[in-house]
Amino acid sequence: MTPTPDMSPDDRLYRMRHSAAHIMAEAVLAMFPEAKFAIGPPIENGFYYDFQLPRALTPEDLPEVESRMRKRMKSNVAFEHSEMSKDDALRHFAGQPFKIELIEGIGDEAISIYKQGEFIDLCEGPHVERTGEVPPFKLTSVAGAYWRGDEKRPMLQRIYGTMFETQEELDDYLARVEEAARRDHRKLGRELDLYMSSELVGAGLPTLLPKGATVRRLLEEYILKQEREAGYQHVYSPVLAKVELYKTSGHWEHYRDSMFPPMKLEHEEMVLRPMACPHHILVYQNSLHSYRELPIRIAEIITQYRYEKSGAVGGLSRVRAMALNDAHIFCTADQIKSEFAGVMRLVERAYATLGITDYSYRLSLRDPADTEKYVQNDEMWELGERVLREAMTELGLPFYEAQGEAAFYGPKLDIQIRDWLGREETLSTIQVDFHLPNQFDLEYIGEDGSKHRPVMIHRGVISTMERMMAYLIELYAGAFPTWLAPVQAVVIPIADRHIDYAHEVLTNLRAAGLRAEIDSRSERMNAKIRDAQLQKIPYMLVVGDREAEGQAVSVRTRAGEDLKSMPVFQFIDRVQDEVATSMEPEAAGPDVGG
RNA sequence: GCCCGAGUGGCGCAGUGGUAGCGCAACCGAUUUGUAAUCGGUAGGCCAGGGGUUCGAAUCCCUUCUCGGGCACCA
Repeated sequence: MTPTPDMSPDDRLYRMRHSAAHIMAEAVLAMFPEAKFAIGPPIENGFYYDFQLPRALTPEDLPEVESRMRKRMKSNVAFEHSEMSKDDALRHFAGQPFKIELIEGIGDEAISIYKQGEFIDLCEGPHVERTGEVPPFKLTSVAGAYWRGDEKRPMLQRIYGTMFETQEELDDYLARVEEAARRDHRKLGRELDLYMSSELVGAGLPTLLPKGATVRRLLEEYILKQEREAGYQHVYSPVLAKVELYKTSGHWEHYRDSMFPPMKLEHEEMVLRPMACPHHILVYQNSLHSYRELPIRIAEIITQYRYEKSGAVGGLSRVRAMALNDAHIFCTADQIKSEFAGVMRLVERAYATLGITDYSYRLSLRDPADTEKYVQNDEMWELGERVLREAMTELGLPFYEAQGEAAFYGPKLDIQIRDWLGREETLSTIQVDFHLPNQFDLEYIGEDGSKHRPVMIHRGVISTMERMMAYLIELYAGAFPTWLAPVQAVVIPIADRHIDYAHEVLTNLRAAGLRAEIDSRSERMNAKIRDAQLQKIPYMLVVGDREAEGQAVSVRTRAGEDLKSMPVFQFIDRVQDEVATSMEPEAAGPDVGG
């Protein structure tokens, strides 16, 4: 959660949420006189406050905090703003080490404080006039959070609350939270038999079941075709390599902690690859290249292994074994922008096909102060950032910048999506890299007959198959569009005497390439329809005496629509048309040229 | 990794010191049905794993693993 960038302190809602945080602090102080206070800002959808308390808070504590807050609001006391000198402030907040640290971080100017009733807090404000002006709210959770966001500093206890101007908005938000839970890919993954996990395999290592595997294969087939058309060449490289490979690339130095530890063999050490860039570099180096061959685009669905921290893994969106739709473009400096545009076209088209419409572009830059995380070469960084900025500007695409989000070897353009609760995640990424070509002494023979260094573009369009699947499951609430649905149609014989005909239909559907199943259980048709609905199968084909007679099927969609009876071949045509149409969508989103 | 919470048949849950239960799913049988749940029966659990306290532990304590919410991390 980040402080709301889209809300300024002038906003009434900002002031109300901020005021609620103060009232919460006052309530917590009443419950724990020894409480130490950190900070309590307004955030998207609500507010929080961080405390250090003599005991751990549990969810059972929230009702009491909440009722004390309501009491304070009822008393409707004023928020009074005043200032005190730094010395007075240090004296007043003695015993509040976090406040003291904050005060010491402020210059020598007067310290701004706010007072409601007897409770005084260090604060720049602004607040609402009186505690009674604070609208409907609800405390949602207790959590741990590091002081100043630094894992080396103490962990504090945080209480989150949500607040909106009206009860209706609050209810809407809470309904949205519930909807998010219904769409949760972990829940749907189980209900729709998409994937499983096992304690015996381990955390972050899901197994795709047949239906999930079908979705993944369809995504792979789709993107591989798009890449072939865009001039990519596909390779297969191994998941294991000697540690030396990653020492050469620099990954060992910068990302060893995120790699599974090496396997010691007799005379060497092998590691599971955390990414495939070095392998693709070796492919490039396998032969000598002329400038005439560039750009060379090496692509692969690579399985890679990252030792994600135990607290980070979950479902399909953050895993330790992942299949990345990866590619590395080796090109001349002059070709960077046109290659960048080509990748953007690929991304825009893929998103249109996948139905992803809510995304934004983030230019991810290094944090120049962090000399550990990023390779040191100012010139290289500036060049990379300039190229990306210019490329985006020339394409006319809006973007925002984020410091400290770059790859260790270069800046990147990330495509950010939001989940149902507005939490941001990176799907696609395009990275300009001047570093790895140096590490491996990459070269091509230029027009002048001498050696030149190519530039690398790293890019992922579908992202990892796992993360994309997690996102799509939630986007569609499990009801995949027909082209992606693991089962596109289920044939439902009404009585046992229709089973033979149902099999005949099934055979025809499968021969036409449709993914179809039959439900020949001794259940009533109603029950079979219900189960197909719950499995979110796009089409239900009811067959009884009437259909068997006329080589037909009665088509029901999962939307509940009755398409009436039609010949089997007509249904097949219909589905094939639908699939073809969704695979070639009208270009959506910004026009990126070409 | 850190803080908090949680792990009970495939799934959803009840059981808080005294013989492990319910619903759905599964399986078997009956039923043969026209657009969101037919009826009956059967089977299935070392209560996540290990250790401890106790006459006795699903229940209390320790520990490991896994899951959830946050934080930190995310090439």
